[in-house]
Amino acid sequence: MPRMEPETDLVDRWRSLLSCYNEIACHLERALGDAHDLTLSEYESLDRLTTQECGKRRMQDLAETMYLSQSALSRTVTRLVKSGLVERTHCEDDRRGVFVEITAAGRQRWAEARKTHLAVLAEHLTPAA
Amino acid sequence: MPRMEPETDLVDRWRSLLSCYNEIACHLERALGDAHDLTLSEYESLDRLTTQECGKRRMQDLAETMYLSQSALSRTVTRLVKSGLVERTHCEDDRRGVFVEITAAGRQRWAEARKTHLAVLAEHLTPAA
DNA sequence: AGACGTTATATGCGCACGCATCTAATGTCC
DNA sequence: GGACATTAGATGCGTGCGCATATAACGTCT
Repeated sequence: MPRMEPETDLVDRWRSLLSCYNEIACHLERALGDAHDLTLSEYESLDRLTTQECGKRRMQDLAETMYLSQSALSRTVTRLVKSGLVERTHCEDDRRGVFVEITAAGRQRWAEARKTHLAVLAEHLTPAA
Repeated sequence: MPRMEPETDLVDRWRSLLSCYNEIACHLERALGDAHDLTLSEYESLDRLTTQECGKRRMQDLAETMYLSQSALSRTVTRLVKSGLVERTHCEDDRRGVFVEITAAGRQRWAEARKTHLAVLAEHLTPAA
């Protein structure tokens, strides 16, 4: 019979995850918003786009590496487009598809925000947690 | 000079925390909602109230052990009151204060939901994460 | 080609959240 | 006791989210 983890351990680990996540997410959200006018989701989206060589991905691919629902991602991209940080371009092979491409302004905004992002993580993401 | 954690490690750990949290929270939210008509925050609130002997706490004390903002907690309690799972009673010593007390129905609902909660954790909160 | 299922993305809707502010009760200092 | 700061909690407001559904472009089968 497999070794079952005691229930309390499970719950304790969950609680720790819960509070740890919320504390950091909350700080990130505020810091990114105040200093760079970016949502956490927006920052994370930009981040995904910069780590690609081409800086261009289909919504679908983007969604796979993200934690957001499909609809939330779609709206996040819409916001980024409105801010001029990203562009939507149609996919020629499959005209249902949409490419998302980061703009020069997007790269710049991301580069600035990255500092804030790292600073918050360094302060609140303790090695122990 | 103190050993600095490389930036990429920090970010990697954050990403892992982010996706891990979101996956579990999402499943919990759905499972608790579908099976017991409870929000994750509502469940967590009930949970805090049952672990107390008296099952009765001031909003303030409750807030300290939770990840929610003060306003979100206030509204969560309002919802729980509407569902009859909790009661608000005035504090006599300090009439600004409010006690929150779990009802019998609240204890029962929590007991049922706890099974779902544990099941989801057992399935998605891997020991490794 | 036409009908029908499927896939990629967008959108309507309701909801929980955080921030700022309001209200009411306390405390403090004179 | 009266003026003023402080504290506990509730509420107005705007926002991002997930779910369900709509839309449009595929693919397939005949």
